[in-house]
Amino acid sequence: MEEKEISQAVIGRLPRYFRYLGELRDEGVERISSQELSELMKVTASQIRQDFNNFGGFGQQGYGYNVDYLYKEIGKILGLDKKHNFIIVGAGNLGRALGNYLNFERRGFIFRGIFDQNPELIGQDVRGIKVMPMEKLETFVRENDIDIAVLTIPKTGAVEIADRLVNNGIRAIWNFAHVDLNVPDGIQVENVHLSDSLMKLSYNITRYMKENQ
Amino acid sequence: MEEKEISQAVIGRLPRYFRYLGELRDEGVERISSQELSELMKVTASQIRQDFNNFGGFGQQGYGYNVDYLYKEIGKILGLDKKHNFIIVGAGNLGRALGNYLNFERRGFIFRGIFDQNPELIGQDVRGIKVMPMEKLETFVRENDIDIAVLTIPKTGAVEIADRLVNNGIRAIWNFAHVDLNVPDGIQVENVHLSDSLMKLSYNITRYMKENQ
DNA sequence: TAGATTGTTAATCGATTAACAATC
DNA sequence: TAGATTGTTAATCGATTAACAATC
Repeated sequence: MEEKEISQAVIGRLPRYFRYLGELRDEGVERISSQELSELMKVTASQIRQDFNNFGGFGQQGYGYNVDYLYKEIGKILGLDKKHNFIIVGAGNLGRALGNYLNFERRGFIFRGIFDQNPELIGQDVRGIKVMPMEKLETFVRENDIDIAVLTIPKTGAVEIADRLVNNGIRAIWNFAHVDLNVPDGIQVENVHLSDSLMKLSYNITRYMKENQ
Repeated sequence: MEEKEISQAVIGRLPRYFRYLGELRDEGVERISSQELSELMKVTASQIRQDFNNFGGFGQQGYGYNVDYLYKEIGKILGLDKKHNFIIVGAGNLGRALGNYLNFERRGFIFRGIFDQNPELIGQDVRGIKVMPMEKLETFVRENDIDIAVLTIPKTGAVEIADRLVNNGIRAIWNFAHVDLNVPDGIQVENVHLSDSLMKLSYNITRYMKENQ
């Protein structure tokens, strides 16, 4: 029952709309036009209307959009009205930092477990949850209705761990390992390649210096 | 002296090419054709050739591309042949995790300082560097030839800190704060909005479930 | 009703892919 | 020289922007 496919370009903009609308709502703003929102967000009003209309009409001619309603609708589209249990694989600095990050909870992402192979880390506490050994991974994923695995391990182990997770019913992988994962259709992967991001920054610094030397 | 502008779509792919070429090089592969690389990376050969030709011809008809040469050239394009001093503003979990991440050093990004306003964190050690108080920020940036500031503070303080950094000669901000910064032309900003990324994942899980219920 | 602003179609722009002549 | 594969032009595709009729 394929709905008309929404492009990832559009999806990628939804969280930003969601954030702006949330802030407007907190400020008590009731309604906003695509024109006003476009000035605030520095995108075209046309794009805003096109984006929203991918999901049906949220606005009203002559009025604009109701901020609170639109905020909630986008939240639903993003699936933020549902709870998602997640685990972290890799209890190094980054893994522990993500485990301690409380804002995910607010959006329905619930931290359920954290794993590492390093005996020194096992048993350590991350926000009330003890680091578990890798051997427990499969059982834990199956028995605790885990949707999302956050991979914060070195790239050498990542491909094998991803397979083990997929085989035990994970739905999605948030991949911080610096390697491309190859997963079956229907398993969602979102890559956060921090060093790639830093290299882009480096390119733009370099380019700017060249153009203005 | 404006060179013909390269689109950010192309720039965004360069780090991935760089990674694959580095791995090929480490495996001792000497030459590769756009066709072979396209199969490996799952992009079209046409795109690969177009991308590289934005920067001039790195290949040779009938031969392909020399892996080591291409790797180094892309490294240069990305500015990885130069050193960039960076500081971290915000010594929370994420800030400390990034400070401890050694791989940045390999690419020429040198960790020089870390700052926080929390008195309990000041003086703590992050990879040999003591957390400094915010008051020292301006002087430190000016006196230590700092190119890049990594912002790992809550969004409330981020805009003000960005201004202070810009006023003291920073070139680029790697922004992990969940807010859009408004900086003058010529200051590079690369956003890493982790919760946006997680929301995209959430959307894709939800969509897949709907399509296959 | 008149004014405002959406929803949506049409036009434009840019990015990707295909094709092939140039050349190693 | 013949074969391979690039560099580059042309064709296609998709995303963004503009325009305007529909409608609140």
